[in-house]
Amino acid sequence: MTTTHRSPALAAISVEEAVEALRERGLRASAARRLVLEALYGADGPLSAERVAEGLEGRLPRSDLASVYRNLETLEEVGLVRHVHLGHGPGLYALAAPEHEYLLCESCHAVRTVASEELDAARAQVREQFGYEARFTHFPLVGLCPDCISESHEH
Amino acid sequence: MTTTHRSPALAAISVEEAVEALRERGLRASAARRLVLEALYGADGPLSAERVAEGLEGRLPRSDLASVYRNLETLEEVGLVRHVHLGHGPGLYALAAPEHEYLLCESCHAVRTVASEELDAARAQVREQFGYEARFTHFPLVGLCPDCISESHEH
DNA sequence: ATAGTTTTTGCGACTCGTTCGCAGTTACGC
DNA sequence: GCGTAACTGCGAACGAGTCGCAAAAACTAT
Repeated sequence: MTTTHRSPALAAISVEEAVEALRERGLRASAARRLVLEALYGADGPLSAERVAEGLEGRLPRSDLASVYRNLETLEEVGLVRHVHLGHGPGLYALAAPEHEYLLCESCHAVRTVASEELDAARAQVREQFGYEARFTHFPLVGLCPDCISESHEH
Repeated sequence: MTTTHRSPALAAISVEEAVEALRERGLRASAARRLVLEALYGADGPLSAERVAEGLEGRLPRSDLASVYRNLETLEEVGLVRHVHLGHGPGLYALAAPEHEYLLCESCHAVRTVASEELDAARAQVREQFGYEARFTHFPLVGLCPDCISESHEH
């Protein structure tokens, strides 16, 4: 088991650390709960509740969809999980750490995942102008990606 | 009938101009369609399909919800209407002209409506850094509004 | 190990926002 | 006015998510 010494909010943590965080809150480490965690640990991007319930196409045992939703909610309350709404379609869930922000292309629906610092310049601009502290973790920054811009230019 | 010499995409147009645009496409100006247009013309902000169907709380005749959705879709295809997803909750519809962009507070759900130019500096920053052309018309720029920032600071 | 307590599960039924199918109606072109 | 699209209004269905509830599993104290 790999141990990180950075804060759970910033760095990836292990499944066992996650279970520990649950126990501290009086929550139980049920099989279904662990499955949700394992799915999120094993995924290389945000997952829908449905894909988790289906066990990532057979790579894990399947589980009940309503329970998956409940567990995702619980894990989110504990701060282990986050969800993002990438345009239409179901909400997508990922480990809260490390924290990512998202850019979504309105035209081709491509998603670019970036570290928070990369957006700090844009954030500063918005903050200065509007007083808003922009966050693209729960809803992405939406626009046209480079590919779709050039496509629309060549017409 | 008032004629504008600016593009419909930029300036507000009248109901009769809207009907004209429909006719040019072989579409009909049915009573239900006109009602949708009138609701949007009379509103001071984006409306849900449901409020349109209910005739803005009695100010207009009520109409069938499915038809309202179909008409909003048609009007959007013609370019007269736009919809925006302000966080959770139903989609909200407004006249496409004049074009607005939106800032949404993730905490108190307040919505700030701004003219596109106001966002050009932020857009330029994002464009330079990521090549994305950010647009906050269909999905808002999400973050914490000034009020919620100070509230979270005083703790 | 075991009983007791409390959380969690799995199921189905339900909500909300939205779309679809389809028979009947209405708008426009002649 | 008459024919032929387009459009309406209805109800049923949809996808995403939530809720109620009895049965099962996880931790606790013994």
